[in-house]
Amino acid sequence: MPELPEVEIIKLGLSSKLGGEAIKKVDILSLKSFLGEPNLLIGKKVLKIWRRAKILGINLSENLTILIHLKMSGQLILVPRAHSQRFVGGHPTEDMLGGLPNKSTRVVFEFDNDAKLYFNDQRRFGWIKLINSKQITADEFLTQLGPEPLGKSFHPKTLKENLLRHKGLPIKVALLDQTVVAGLGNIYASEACFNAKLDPQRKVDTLSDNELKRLYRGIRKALKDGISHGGSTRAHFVDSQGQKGYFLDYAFVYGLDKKACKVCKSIIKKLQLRGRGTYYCPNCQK
DNA sequence: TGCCCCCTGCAG
DNA sequence: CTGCAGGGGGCA
Repeated sequence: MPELPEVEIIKLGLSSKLGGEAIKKVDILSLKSFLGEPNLLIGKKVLKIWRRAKILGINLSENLTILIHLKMSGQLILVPRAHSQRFVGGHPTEDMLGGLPNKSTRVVFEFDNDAKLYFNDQRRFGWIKLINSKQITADEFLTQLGPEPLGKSFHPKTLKENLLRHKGLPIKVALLDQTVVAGLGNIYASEACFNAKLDPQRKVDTLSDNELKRLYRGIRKALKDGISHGGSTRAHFVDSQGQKGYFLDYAFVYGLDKKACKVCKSIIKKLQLRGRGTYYCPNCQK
């Protein structure tokens, strides 16, 4: 599911509600979804919630950190106590927040204020990992990540250097390598190429400096637009309150094959690049 | 670097 | 039934 914008949306939603709360209980409904000793979490307070690429981090008291990767179908939904109370005795068929927990619920965190955080993950690709906060710098995946595209260490020059480690690869494929840029996924990689007016099949080493600058701007625009529309909901994504995101209503190419390009009216094409669906406008993107 | 795999469900 | 889905790890 989630790429950078979706995880950012979740981070913002959880940050405003979980700060200072202590964990009272952890229920693990799917063993492979939780790595670590859950009992260590009891009584620990939420200090800070952060995001790096598509990873969500929750810093707790006593040097504990929870790392969460939602992969393709993960959700993190926070249900405040007041909410569940309001519907006590209400209609049991009511689908408020999907009737949690549901068939996809893998882990449930309960807090001192009786709020519950549900980790749902239909495909079970996602995971929650408990580590010592000091070991974050030793986490292989985190340390190898490329620059945050919305951060200040990301420049056309760094994009160029990182892309050129993949000579001969199509740009859209290279953009999915998290060591090149951190946080792009299949939706925003296609959208970034459209924004840059670049054919996703173009080899990274054929880009001029001007085209690289367009790609740099195109990446940032796609991600910012994603965040401002609450993320992309294809099938699974919901924010921390269970609400969908509407970026795909504003997308230029993703999921729009055989439709008319919003800019030039040409027909959007779909092809497979490294087995991933890739959408582009053959007229706008060269 | 490319392919298969993890898993579940839905659309065609 | 087959193919496909916001990701990425392991293997040759």
